[in-house]
Amino acid sequence: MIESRDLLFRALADPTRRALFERLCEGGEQSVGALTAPSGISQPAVSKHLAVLRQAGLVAGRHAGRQSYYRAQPAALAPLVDWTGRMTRFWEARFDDLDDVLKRMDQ
Amino acid sequence: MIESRDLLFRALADPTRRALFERLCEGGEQSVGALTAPSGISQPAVSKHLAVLRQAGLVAGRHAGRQSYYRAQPAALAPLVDWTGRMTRFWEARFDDLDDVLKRMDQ
DNA sequence: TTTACCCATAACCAGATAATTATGGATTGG
DNA sequence: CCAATCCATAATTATCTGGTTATGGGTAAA
Repeated sequence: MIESRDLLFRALADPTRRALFERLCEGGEQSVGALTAPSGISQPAVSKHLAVLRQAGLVAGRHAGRQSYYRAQPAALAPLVDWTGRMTRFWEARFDDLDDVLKRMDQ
Repeated sequence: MIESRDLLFRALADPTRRALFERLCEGGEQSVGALTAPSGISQPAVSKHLAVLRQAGLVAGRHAGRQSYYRAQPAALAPLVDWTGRMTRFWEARFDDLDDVLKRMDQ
């Protein structure tokens, strides 16, 4: 549970992995070869990054003959959105508290 | 520019740093000592994490006598929210494209 | 002033990480 | 069947990272 959120944050920490995820979000399903070509790194490196993204739930893979196709799963971003929302809400709640204090001081 | 987003993602990749940020969001401004006590790690480690968070813009520091107080700056999360939104929008756009294709096939 | 305290930085170390090359399994094409 | 292609995994390596202890500067307290 807390573990999966950690996987998510960690997976997105690497710029190369984010670039792969962005490509898949923007360009749809693509083969490992298609992802490797413009990446500037070796094919094994791409495969490893995809494995990390898959473990975090951010991508899903599919085999077709001798190629593997990967597609983005942006729904996996939900925990991240939740977390940022919660942090912001804490923040706003503190402002509300401050408002309360100020209002009480007015009286 | 693109650098700052990387700082942000990387800063949030570590669970200890996220915990510090959460504490500051939830509990408001706190001294290094107050943050160290329940953290389970040494004071220098906390100081270094706070430096990373500060470089990412996620916290701000203030000196008062011999103590340093830090507070959260959740507004720094904005680029992250933007990014997740963009990724999700790409995704939805692709669904729209698929809808178009299906509608054309119906005709 | 002298002592104690708070914090940041330095120096160092162990484990994680991201890259490479080498290899092999599975599949397609000739 | 044979050769070529695609991809994942293994092995290796250099670098990054997160932790520690040691230290010192600055402030408060005695």
